[in-house]
Amino acid sequence: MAADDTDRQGPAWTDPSCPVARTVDLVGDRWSLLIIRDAMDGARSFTDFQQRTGIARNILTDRLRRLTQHGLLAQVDAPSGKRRRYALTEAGKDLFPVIVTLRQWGERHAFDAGEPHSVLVDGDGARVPDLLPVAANGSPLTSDTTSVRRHT
Amino acid sequence: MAADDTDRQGPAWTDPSCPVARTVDLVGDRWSLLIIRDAMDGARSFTDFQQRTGIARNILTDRLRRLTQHGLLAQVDAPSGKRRRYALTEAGKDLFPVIVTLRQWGERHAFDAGEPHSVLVDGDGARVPDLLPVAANGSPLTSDTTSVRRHT
DNA sequence: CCAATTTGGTTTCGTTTTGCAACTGATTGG
DNA sequence: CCAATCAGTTGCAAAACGAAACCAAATTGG
Repeated sequence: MAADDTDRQGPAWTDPSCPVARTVDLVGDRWSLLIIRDAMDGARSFTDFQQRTGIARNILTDRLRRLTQHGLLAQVDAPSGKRRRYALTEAGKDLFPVIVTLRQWGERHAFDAGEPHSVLVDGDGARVPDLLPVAANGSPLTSDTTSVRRHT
Repeated sequence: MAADDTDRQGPAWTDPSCPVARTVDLVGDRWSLLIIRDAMDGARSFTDFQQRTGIARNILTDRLRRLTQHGLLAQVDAPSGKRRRYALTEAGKDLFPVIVTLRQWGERHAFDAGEPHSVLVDGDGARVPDLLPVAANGSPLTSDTTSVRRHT
């Protein structure tokens, strides 16, 4: 589907100079981040992803291909003509802080008090502390105490 | 449009127990996070958002309404019958770490070396350091050294 | 105060994307 | 070798999206 005419690598960027926009261009849809989340949680095969997310199979095909093309996932080879498996690339793994902040926001704002949800824990089983932007000098930052500088 | 029949508050959650999925249900589309980004950068009026993002006007209407319904934005209205402005709620402002991690990933992986992009700086004009998940004891964490625990 | 302009949408309509279900051809397990 | 499973495709209908025209209330200029 539309993967025929030497696909001109997408419609360029939504906002070429903004890193947020570029990232959203790559993973800002209903499924990509959930696929990444599941890959981080051990999903490797087509059906792993399909069953965990519940995504339609043709859309999953498209997303896996897209994420692979953009270097977030890779097909890990099988010696002979075996079945393919997907694995996160370094760039894909590097989305970990994004997944963590999405998760932590959800825990704080998308659940009623007492409503059960899964939790991210470290190797010792302790809950991962909330991620908070800090200044060069270590003080906490918010959107009010930061600004975007153009062009650099 | 479709805002008529006492809108049954959406199709429930994609994956009810996963905080990542809930957050993605709310802001996981092409525009919502860019609207949030612009609000953090000072956008307040309909045309502010329209011009900064380039989003179609009808879609912008829908997204502003949706984000408002879900408590990420609020209309602060002026005393008399003045024009409405939008402002981030506390929950909306609390997406700051998400925007920051998206930005930092983009800076690391979505630009060629030497390609110019905007930068987030603190009050002193210093670049905000990369956000990294750490364990309770302070050691850095990756997706390989964490796990999701169900049900809590 | 009044006319012109701007703002904040809404409506219409054509295009794209998404989702479901059925189907196909390799792969595997027994 | 046979049946089940896996990794997709294909066809089609429904939903979401986008561009442009339209409109009423608010604002501005004179």
